[in-house]
Amino acid sequence: MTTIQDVARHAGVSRSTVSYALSGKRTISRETRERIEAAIRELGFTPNAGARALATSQTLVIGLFVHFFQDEFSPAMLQYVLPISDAAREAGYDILMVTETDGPKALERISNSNMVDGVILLNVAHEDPRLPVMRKIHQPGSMVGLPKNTEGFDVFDLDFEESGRVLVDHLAERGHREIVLITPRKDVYDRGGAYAWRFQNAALQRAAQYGIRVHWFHGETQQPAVNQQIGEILDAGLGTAMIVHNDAVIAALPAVLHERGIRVPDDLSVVGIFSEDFGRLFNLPYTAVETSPDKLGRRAVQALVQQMLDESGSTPNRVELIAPQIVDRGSTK
Amino acid sequence: MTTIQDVARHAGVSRSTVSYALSGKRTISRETRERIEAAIRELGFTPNAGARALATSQTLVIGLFVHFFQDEFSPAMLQYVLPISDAAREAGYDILMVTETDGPKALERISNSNMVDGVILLNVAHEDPRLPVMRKIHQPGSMVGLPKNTEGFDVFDLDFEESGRVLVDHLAERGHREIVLITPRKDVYDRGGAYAWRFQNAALQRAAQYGIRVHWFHGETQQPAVNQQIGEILDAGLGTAMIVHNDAVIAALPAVLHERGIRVPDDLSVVGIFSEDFGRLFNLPYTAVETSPDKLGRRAVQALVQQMLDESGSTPNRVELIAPQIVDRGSTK
DNA sequence: ACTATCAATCGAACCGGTTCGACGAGGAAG
DNA sequence: CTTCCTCGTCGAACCGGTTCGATTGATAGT
Repeated sequence: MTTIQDVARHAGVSRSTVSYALSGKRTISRETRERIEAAIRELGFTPNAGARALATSQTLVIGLFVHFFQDEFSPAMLQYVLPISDAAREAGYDILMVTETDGPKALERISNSNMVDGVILLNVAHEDPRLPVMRKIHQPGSMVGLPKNTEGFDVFDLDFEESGRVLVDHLAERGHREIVLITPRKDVYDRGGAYAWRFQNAALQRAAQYGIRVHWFHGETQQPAVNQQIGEILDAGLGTAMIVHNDAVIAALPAVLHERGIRVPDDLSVVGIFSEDFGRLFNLPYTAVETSPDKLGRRAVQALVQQMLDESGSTPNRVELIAPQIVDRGSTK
Repeated sequence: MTTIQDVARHAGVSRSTVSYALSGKRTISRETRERIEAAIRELGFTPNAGARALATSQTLVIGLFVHFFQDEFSPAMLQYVLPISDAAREAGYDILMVTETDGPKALERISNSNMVDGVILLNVAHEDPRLPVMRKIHQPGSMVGLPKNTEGFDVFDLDFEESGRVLVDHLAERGHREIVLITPRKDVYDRGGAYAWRFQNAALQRAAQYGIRVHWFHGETQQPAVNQQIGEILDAGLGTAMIVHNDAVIAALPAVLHERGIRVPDDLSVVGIFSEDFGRLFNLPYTAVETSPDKLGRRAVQALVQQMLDESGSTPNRVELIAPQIVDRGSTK
């Protein structure tokens, strides 16, 4: 490994001069700078990250804490991770991805050992056990998913309440008076996935305002239970439209509908809530609220970077609930 | 931040004593050790990763280099990443996940700055541009995906040639004499995804031995092209069985078959090659070769860890092609 | 009683960067 | 011709760990 010392010797200057030439924090004569640059090129020097981190207390690494639940539909997660990774790199940061089951412990370990400059939490629950730890550590953080207490963090999420209302509005406008609502599994609620009941409550409330009758089910997440459940619900013939807030259910829906010869939107109107990528992956022909995981991920990174650069030490508290946008794929009438 | 110095002061010993108490590399009296442990607990000390890395030239971080191609079916990738992350943690390592488009440059940057102790490459192509860099850097590496020249690396992959043969055998045994073969897109071949033509060549050759007639197509990867292509192929009525080596096609297959009223296996036998998770995700009822991404990922980590612990400096060259296993889901007759 | 051995600890050097203060040379101002 | 800056550079200290002698006191061996 070539060190800054090697470069210095080769260019006939001191270590500090090389350092200043690199950082530009002091003026260096054109002549020496060129000599140093030549030496660097010739020797192939790259600063040692550990040494630099030690000296500057900066690692240029962001910790990304992801928690995969077995009862959750996994492919969705990657839609957040990739844009985050890309955005981070654009800002000059690398990503340390942590998937440990014991999130709080992992967070504490990584933070205390100073491996990262900042932290992004994905899939944050209403009372997320990682949040108390977040409050103790000294690195800034931002998150995707709206917790109960957002104090001190930058939080990004889809506005699930508005999403619920928008979808109900969409159906109400088209004259539907009796509908089916399929939400995430009970486990998600118990675990505190707030997006589940935020969406659901808002939808139910708005439906009540319209006087729309709602048949509400917790959707399954594993086959073959999913198909069976959908089949039963369809056979019961409850209402003229369906709102699906459940990845596994919506992904399985086309097959079940087809099997039963139910045409969309002629026999049944269907709306959902999923990302464009997700829709493309499963070839879903349903009008839906776009969940914009890429946008959320990127904004989380932006906010974090801003915090990391900010020296004022002011605790941030930006809560950004992005407005739902309906993508009309013609599955309602 | 509490440093080792703070701990030492608090326990009334020198820094080195604390260090030895922690590492156990020298004998420390029970009494002082307990005093030190108490101090650590009280002050909440965690060693600074940068400082430790500087002193020991060890980061306890593994670089995971993933390349996402837009023409590849993305959810598959996560199946590798998660097991790798888990296995790494079990061995005491964290994961720096790098998704940069310019893989070689990123690899060089991360390696030269000494941010990682070792490197895992995913989705390695036949002539992968990252390999020349891998040969220059001083960290050990292992990979998933079989390149042309494996010298100096530990390589893990499914035995795609045997997989191709096994599937053809499976159909031949059942008396099929004319079959359809759907492989990855042309781009995958051009890019050097060797698994594509390794599978295909072996399958074609084996089929020729049996005197089986094969109609071979490059499958599409984006909707709606996928469905249309499948439809056309089915309408042409070529053969009594189908071998699908294409994630997008196999995922879309149930819907298209159903639409056309083609029953499996009564009207058509279908076999594929995908992981159990993938099959569950898309609810695929097809007999298939299991691709075992979790096993491959874990073995890559194991091999890498072994290399990192090995001080002998011997260049490894383990090439492990895991034997394909057919999971019979009853889609052939 | 005298030396060899060993357990327990300390001080100093080192890893590879960054940064602060100092210093000499040259130019401008008085 | 001083005096004072500014520019360009250097040396030393520092970041927070690890590790290599060296030292001390106690124990064992003869």
